Amino acid sequence: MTTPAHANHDHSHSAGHDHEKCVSEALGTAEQLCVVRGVQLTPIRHQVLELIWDSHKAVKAYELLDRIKPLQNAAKPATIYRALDFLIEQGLIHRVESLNAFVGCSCSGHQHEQLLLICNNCQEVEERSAPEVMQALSQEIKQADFIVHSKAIEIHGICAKCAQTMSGEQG
Amino acid sequence: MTTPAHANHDHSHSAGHDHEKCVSEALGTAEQLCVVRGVQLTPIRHQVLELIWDSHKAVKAYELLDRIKPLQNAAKPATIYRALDFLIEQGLIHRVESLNAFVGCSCSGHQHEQLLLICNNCQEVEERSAPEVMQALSQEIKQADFIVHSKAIEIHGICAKCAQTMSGEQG
DNA sequence: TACCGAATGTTATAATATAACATTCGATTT
DNA sequence: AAATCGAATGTTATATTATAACATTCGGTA
Repeated sequence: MTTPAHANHDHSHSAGHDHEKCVSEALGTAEQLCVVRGVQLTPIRHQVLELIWDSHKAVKAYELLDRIKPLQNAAKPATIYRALDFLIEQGLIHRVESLNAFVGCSCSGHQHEQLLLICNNCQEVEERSAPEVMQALSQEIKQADFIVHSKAIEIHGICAKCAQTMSGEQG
Repeated sequence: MTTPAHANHDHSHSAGHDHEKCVSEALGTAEQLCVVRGVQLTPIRHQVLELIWDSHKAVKAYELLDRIKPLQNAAKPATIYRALDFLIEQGLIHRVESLNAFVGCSCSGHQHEQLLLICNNCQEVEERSAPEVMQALSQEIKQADFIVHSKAIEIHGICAKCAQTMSGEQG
């Protein structure tokens, strides 16, 4: 086994949350799905996915590029964007449109369209399936006689954890 | 009165829709709101708003730059981005996150956060207030204990008009 | 007149993303 | 084995989107 890609990651998420498990589940699911679908989760694609899963924060493409260079010396923008395209096509990551950034998807294989709660303080992104919202949305779209290709539902603000930390620290 | 900024615009929207009225209402509302709020809808800002309202399509910043140059010879990227920043702050336009583009807001002054239906065929953007969706969304966000700063709800697909046109033409 | 703040002018560059063509490599065919 | 093919990657160049930083203008007012 090689040095894991997350060897020197940011551990801010470690409290109250087994991130090793998040990562191993996400990677395991990704590997299985790719086999089932007959598509290749190549080393580069796997490394990019692993780097994205280093945290629950949205990550920028060029940040991934910097971080993959020690592993893939030849890496160029196209290296990253191609891997990202693949991972998005396979529903393994979300593109966060409002940040031009990317985050792992924990619902791969199930329905992929989720509500994203994006913390402006810690940059972590929480996925929620939000069935009531999706139901109301389907109704609305049907009323508009609109044929859906894709949905992006992105809420920016302050997550519960940060709200607590901030109020605890400053007031 | 000077030559209107939309003098040579794309008339594809003209069928069944009085666009002159859209524009005059939007600009009138913008002017009033800016007076009430004590902010300046300067000539540049007004021109950018007018250019955006040239159609219901999402427009790119550099496209606006090209289109404003005949009117503002000195225009540079900052000219446009500053005007866009102002118009967004004032709720007079929407930034379409998933396109890095901008579209006029017809709900200025009322609640500004709307569902955007973005046609991948004609690029027109329809705003819908979608109260049931917003209600469900508020519930969901409350359950997540998340403090909202802003929302982006963007649906891509094919609008009713295009769906009809396409089926009529090819099938 | 001197000063201030808001808006704009101006130059430069950062950050994000794609196009286009070359190469590699494993699988399949010949 | 040689020829071929397609998927993935390498490589170079460039397009697109956005901001930083400092200068200037200009109306209001101390």
